[in-house]
Amino acid sequence: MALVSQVTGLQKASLYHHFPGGKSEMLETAVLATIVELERRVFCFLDTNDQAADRITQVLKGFAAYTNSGRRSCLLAVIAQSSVAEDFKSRIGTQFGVWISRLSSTLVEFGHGQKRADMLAVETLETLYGALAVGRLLGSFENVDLALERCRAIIGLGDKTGFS
Amino acid sequence: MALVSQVTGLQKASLYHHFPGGKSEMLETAVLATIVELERRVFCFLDTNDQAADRITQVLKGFAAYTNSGRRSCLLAVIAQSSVAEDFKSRIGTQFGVWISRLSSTLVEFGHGQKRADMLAVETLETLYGALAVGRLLGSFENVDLALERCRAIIGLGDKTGFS
DNA sequence: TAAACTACCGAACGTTCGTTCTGTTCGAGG
DNA sequence: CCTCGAACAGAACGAACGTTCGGTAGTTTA
Repeated sequence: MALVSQVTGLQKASLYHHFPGGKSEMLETAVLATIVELERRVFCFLDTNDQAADRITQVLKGFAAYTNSGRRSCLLAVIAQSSVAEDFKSRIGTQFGVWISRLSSTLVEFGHGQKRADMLAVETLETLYGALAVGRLLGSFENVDLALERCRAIIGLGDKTGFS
Repeated sequence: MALVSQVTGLQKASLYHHFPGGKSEMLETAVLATIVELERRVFCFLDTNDQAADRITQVLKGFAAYTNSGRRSCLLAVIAQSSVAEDFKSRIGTQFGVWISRLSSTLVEFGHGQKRADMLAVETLETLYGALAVGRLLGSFENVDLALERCRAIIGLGDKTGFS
């Protein structure tokens, strides 16, 4: 609370004006806002009228922008790792399920078979969040953009493969 | 502290007998113990006299065992994500650098070029920790063993490719 | 203009936290 | 047998925590 107060410039008492539910309401708001932000900056591109390949490219670029190429972490990943906020985990799980299935649909549209598209959708998120995790483990983030390029190659979009 | 007391069955005062430095000493001990455990159960296999391919396979199996196929998270990943314990992050980063370079050496021995081995070593850890992260995000862990198989394919060890 | 409402703050509240003090228990060694 | 040190615990400490209360300034509504 003290840190939130400091960062917002509001006194702690004022925070309770905006969030009568206190700390837990703030956390819930932050989680929902993060979901909205991920939707707005990353996964919304799955539902445009562009070609499937372009949409996926935009999602990957959106993720790079959202995380500042790994330098900024994703609140949902932090919560998923930690043991606070168990209440929100099922909400987060559901949301990621939706994103994965939308990504899978786009992959089908791109030309992959349904089963393979499902695998690739999960694999894509694993690559994104894996790159984030390793970037933080190493304390350097050069690997993140490389992982995004690798994503394109895995899916069948790119020039650089990252694989032999 | 209350939780540690409850789990260990020791009173809080007794914990200070074993860890005079208090909470921060306990955390440091836990981090170092985790590094030791990862070394003992996972990365030690890189330095045996077995064939390179077998050593890598053992590392992957060790990681699956260590995390119970994703159901148990890795303390180092948790700390890397969170904003507590900034002090230990450089220690963790150094350690992962060592593991990556040892993994890379094994990959060279297996037949990859140096540059490609370096990439694959990072990619391997990204795959492992990415699978862990997504497993926790989704609240289910079937993806973890699949990711481990994919690792083998990426490196050039396995039958199932996971790629087209 | 009066009343109601919104945004905000200083000061305090009770609780929990990490920590320390003052022991007690108990097995090993002389 | 006695002593000593290691392991442990009850009780308390000050500080920090999340929260609430009473009240002010400024804006909107009637």
